[in-house]
Amino acid sequence: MELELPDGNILALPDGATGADAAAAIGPGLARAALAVKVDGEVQDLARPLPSGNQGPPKLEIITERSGQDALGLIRHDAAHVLAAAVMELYPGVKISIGPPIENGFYYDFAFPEGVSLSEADFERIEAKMREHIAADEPFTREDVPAQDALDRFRREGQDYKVELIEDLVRDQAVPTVSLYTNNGFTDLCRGPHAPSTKRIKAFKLQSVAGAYWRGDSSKPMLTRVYGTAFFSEKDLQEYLARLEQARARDHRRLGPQLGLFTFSEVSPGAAFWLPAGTEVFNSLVALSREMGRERGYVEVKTPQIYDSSLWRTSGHWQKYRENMFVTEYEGRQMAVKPMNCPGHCHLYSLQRHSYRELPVRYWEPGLLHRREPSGTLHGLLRVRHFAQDDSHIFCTEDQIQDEVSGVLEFAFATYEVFGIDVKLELSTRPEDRIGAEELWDKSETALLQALDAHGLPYKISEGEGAFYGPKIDLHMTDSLGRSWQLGTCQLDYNFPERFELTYTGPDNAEHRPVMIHRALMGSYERFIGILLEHLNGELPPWLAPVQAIVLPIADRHLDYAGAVRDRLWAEGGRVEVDERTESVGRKIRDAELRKIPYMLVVGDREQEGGQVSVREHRRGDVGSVALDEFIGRLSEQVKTRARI
RNA sequence: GCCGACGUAGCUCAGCUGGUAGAGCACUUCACUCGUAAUGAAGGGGUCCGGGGUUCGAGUCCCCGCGUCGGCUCCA
Repeated sequence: MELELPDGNILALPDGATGADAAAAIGPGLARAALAVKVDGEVQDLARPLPSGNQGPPKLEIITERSGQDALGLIRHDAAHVLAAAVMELYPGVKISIGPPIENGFYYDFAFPEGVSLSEADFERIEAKMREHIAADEPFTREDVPAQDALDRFRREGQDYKVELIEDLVRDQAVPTVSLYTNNGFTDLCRGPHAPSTKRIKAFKLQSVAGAYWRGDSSKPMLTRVYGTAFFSEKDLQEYLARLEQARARDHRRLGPQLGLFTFSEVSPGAAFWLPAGTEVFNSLVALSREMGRERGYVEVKTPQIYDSSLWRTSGHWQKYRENMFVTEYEGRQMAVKPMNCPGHCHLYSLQRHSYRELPVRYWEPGLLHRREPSGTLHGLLRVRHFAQDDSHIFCTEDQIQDEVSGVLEFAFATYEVFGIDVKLELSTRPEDRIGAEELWDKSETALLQALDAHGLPYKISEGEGAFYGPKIDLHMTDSLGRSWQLGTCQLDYNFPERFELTYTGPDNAEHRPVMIHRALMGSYERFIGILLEHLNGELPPWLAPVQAIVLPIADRHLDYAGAVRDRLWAEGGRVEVDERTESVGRKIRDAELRKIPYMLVVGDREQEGGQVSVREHRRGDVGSVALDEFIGRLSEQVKTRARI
């Protein structure tokens, strides 16, 4: 048999040769370093025979420690097995389920016997047991057995979850055999592949325990998930842990209170208290939406917070979204606080007659919303119960859909461009629980697809993840710890116009049904600010910074001049403070740096005489003295252009 | 909502196996009047998340709530 190596050379081997044979044929060093092989893009065990290609020689790559994610995935998967082996020894009666490698490590889900629970305090003991397995250098051996044999085996052992997995494999994919991997006494149903033996795991650490529903289904039992990670060296592991630690330092939940932007209180879980500085940032973002919307034909509206249940029945929220709404009752009427602006905007549209000449109508409202989010899902500013969206609803004709969706995408990218934020696009299609006729969904999904393709942007499709009234294009971005959050959304909706019986008068003088587009770009200002803080490490550019410049007088005799500088800047629209404390300049600078204020203006005798300020930029240090007027010009230019710096 | 952990001064945290609270920073006052990341000294400040219980005695042990954190489900 022949195989093609990455350098293009052809490797000839006897038929039936294994991956290990291939590595050995290339060189003894590689044979020792080999962890697995990749054949035509598929990673497989060293011990397995190599396939002979149907058309031409298969492409072969030897996976070693240096193969990046492929290699790490192998030992992390190995580590998951070692973890399961250790837990089974330490906790008799435990049931194992699944344990895959993931982005930065691995996990394994266990069902502990009644009354037994696991906490991070138990990690030391489990890690010690894992180290024994690794030191023993246990080989991973693969066995392909008839599904029935595996079923019998796991039934006998009381491993119900494994039984269920095999039963499903047999039922859904009619597999004749399943593969089992064994290291020492531990055997697991596993697709593989694995490294040759446990010793390849050079450094590992268990990180956390968490509950996780069996098969990700909240109606199924909750298992205990243990997360961990593994690397090829202790150094890599330590570096990874240090990176995590650094990421935590830019967590918006830490930065927000530190910078005096917002804080939380038990009296209103899931709702931020915005301090003056944070309110300033918030308002700057709202102003940005307003300004950019104005340029694109959006009109601002204001709609009520609380509506009679009849409105929610019309929209379908009463049926599909009620458990997420704050409902109240007075004078015998059931009312609910709005969790979304769309019903209010539809109603507003319906209160007036519209001609096709006015369309598209683009309502915009930075509306305050309340959603009854389950307590366990709250997360700083990124998941709250009370928030404001930069929300718009566009009412247009079918002919205008394409242009409008394109316009929304353009608006979205223009918005993110201001901050230098990259987003990922995702198209979410009709969910199981939905309202509206199938052909409306067909039309909506097709329209969104066309808009995406017209832009030529890469996107991912999430089947069944759409809103209950329509499909959507979502814009995602990740936080400091790599968790993905949705920011913007663009949702096409034929249903609400139907339910609210919205119409416009066409050129034919007949009534027609408009189409509606729901869109938010920053998403919620709360979430956006959270993500932004993490993205910028709290270093807000001048146009956003709550304090753009702080004047630092050298000595008390410079207070008057410092005050004059502040007043001058203030009069020009700047947000500026004077540090009036009788502290050393070093101290004032340090405090201003910690507050991440973009500009520090040091003023002493020299500046006072020449009408100057000595400019120090955050993190860059002293950039020299300039005339106050020149500094003002520079700052206002940066504010006007919303420079990122 | 579910699983696990945690909850001590404004913030970050210490407080061993139960014996009636402590540090640093911040704050206030005084002295110093200072040239690019911490001047010094003194002082004020705590229902130890809330409610029950065990005990002669609970920040510490147990139970129940609430909140936060890490996940799961769900979501902007």
